[in-house]
Amino acid sequence: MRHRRIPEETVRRLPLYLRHLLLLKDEGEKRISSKALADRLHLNPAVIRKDLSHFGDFGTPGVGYSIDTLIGRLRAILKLSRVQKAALVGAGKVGSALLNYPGFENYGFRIAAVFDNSPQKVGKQLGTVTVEDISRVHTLRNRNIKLAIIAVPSQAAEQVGRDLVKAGIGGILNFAPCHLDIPGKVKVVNIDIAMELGSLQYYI
Amino acid sequence: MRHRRIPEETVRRLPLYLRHLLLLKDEGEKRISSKALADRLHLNPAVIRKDLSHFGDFGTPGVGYSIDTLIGRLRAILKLSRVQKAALVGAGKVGSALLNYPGFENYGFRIAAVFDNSPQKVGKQLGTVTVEDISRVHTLRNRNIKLAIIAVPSQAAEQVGRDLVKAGIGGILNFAPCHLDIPGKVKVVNIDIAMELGSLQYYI
DNA sequence: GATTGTGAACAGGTTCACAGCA
DNA sequence: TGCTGTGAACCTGTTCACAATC
Repeated sequence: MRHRRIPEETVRRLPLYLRHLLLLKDEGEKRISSKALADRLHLNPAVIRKDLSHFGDFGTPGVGYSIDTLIGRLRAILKLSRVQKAALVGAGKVGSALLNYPGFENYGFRIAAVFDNSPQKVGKQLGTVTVEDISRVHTLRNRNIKLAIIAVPSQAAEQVGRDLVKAGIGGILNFAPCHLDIPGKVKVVNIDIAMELGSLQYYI
Repeated sequence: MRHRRIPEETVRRLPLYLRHLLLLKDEGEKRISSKALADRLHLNPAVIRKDLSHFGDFGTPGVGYSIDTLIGRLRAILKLSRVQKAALVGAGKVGSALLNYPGFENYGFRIAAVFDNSPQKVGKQLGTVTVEDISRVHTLRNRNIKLAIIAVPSQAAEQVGRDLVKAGIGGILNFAPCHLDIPGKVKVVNIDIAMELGSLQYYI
């Protein structure tokens, strides 16, 4: 199964597995079967087995998976073995909230740079980082930052996206409610909260 | 096409269409074809035609769709014709950020109630609403609030979910990184930011 | 006996392609 | 002619079911 292209949905689930395995490890567990893990995550056991088998034969028939081994493998696959730096563009309401969001640390991320275009914000200290002018986005290339979070208004998002690509960014988490027409093979994940709430209404 | 079950993905796209049509209306446009709209949203035109045709024949062959008519229809379908009230559970970092998030207003939402379990927060004024103790979630039933946003830690989320269902909530937007085992036909949408960033790493 | 890894069947959503209408 | 609405073909990911393995 190793040689085939990995389905996107599989990759999306890997952090979910990792998070839960760390929980199990804390509880003192050593092994888990796909069935037991699936029950906890409310998934089909075959999904988990298939997902993992894309990256190698990690399990033991009749026994299950070693939690320690699996954590190590997933960390390696997701490149989370050590802290990764990320850049935040936009220090407004959404951006500030993200700066304080504890979820990033749990996944080994650290927001190591913040950019904004407002003179009132540039130079300000936000936690451990200083807000830089947005024109300095290009410096990311030499700072070994490959991941960016866009938290600017829609009108600005497209341009910011292009600047980030020019700066050699490899992945973008986009909170602006618009499509980014990104050239090349940069991975973009969109999170559009208002859109989700909008569709939620329909079901009520 | 009217009588069939509506695909989830179709419902998710409706707010996207609405947002863009409002933009077009602002620009003074009167009509748009599925092709033109698809180009702007980076979708396939057939997706748009099929999505809309689930709710009626809104278009005119050879001409396209009337923007005003379509906006009206989408607003009605998504029940956005007037401001809807939503409850926020959890007034921590994520919760406070959401309170300030402008996206909600644009979709006709207003956070009309905030709950927290911390005595330090209960009674505090946040914007226009006062934080209430989480034990008062059951009052939502009599306050005509059908939509809730969960922004509490994972350990608490499951219980909050159950309480919301008991209070007659119809839809939940869940920011806690865990599955909610919700009984009945309550619609749950999960947003797990850390998980998205985790998977993003993989592609870099 | 228990559980993995995986081909085969299935499900849901997307794209194609075109008949039919303005 | 231009564009909609929609069946048919296609694609992607899920579930089933079972041989292989511990």
